[in-house]
Amino acid sequence: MPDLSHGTADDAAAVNAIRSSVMRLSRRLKRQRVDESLSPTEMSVLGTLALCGSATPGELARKEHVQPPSMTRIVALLEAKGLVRLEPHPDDRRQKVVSPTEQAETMLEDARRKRNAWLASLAEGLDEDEWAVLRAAAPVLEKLAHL
Amino acid sequence: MPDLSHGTADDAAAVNAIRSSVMRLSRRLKRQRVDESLSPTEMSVLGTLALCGSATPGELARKEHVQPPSMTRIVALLEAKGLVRLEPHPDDRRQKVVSPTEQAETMLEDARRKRNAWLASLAEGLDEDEWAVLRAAAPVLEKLAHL
DNA sequence: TATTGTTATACTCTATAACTATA
DNA sequence: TATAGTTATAGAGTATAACAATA
Repeated sequence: MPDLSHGTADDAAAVNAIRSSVMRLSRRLKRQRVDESLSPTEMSVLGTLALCGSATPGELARKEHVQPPSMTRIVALLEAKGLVRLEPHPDDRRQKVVSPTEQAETMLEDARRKRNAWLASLAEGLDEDEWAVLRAAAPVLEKLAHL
Repeated sequence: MPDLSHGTADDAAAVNAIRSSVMRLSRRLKRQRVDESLSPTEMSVLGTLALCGSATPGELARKEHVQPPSMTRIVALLEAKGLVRLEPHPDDRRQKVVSPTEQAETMLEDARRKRNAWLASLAEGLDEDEWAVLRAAAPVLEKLAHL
């Protein structure tokens, strides 16, 4: 009886809800910045670099689903803030290598604390079961965003 | 042993993943428009109107987490596209009532079909269990976006 | 000739501040 | 005096197109 294939009415409703929720949340996230001087994409790039260690601008652009010129600007802003270091690529002189600075580590740690505060304020509106669902969905959303 | 209160390391990691996924997905959603001439917020407003039947610009602004002047512009664009009708408020001559047209209904139906196609293409990268998690999370995300 | 990254430019979306009309 | 909506303006973030350097 339960139709588990994709493309059911349930799936369509879920996609609809996810799309509109993502847009609304993204608008609020843009304003509720953990660091007033850092845009969400800049934060996301730092998060990516914290995981990868380092990457080229082109790799970052692909990972963040942003066009190369946009990443050029983002990397330049991060460098100006002392959060990122640019070095020449060892094998290819066209490319560059972007790495996070220690200041970025510190900042990310601080950002995590502030996010927890934001989380706590939102948590008042969700019960335990709902949070359990969200915790389980977080990695899937992450995978979806990377597909 | 399991700490079920908010503010645990698990919660922080989940919030982190949700935040960055939401931002990445929102960027992609902005481009992968179901209707080329409609922004994500315009789509969201039409979805809201389809549920509520009608609303004032102020109500819509609050629901979409957008400032009143932004909603003025959005409503004007939707009206220009014939997707929304504006009428005077019966009790208060300062307010207006925004309602969706039949054309909006048709458009939303068409949009749903296109979203299903996008869903199907993404579905190839997720397994059944992951989709089940997302389906369960969709209403919670929706609630979160409205808090 | 193809690819990486940059520069120059324009566009979309949203916000803030100031204003009008009504309550 | 307070509220709903609008107008005018500015800003943030991203894209596209054209270009430079290197492969």
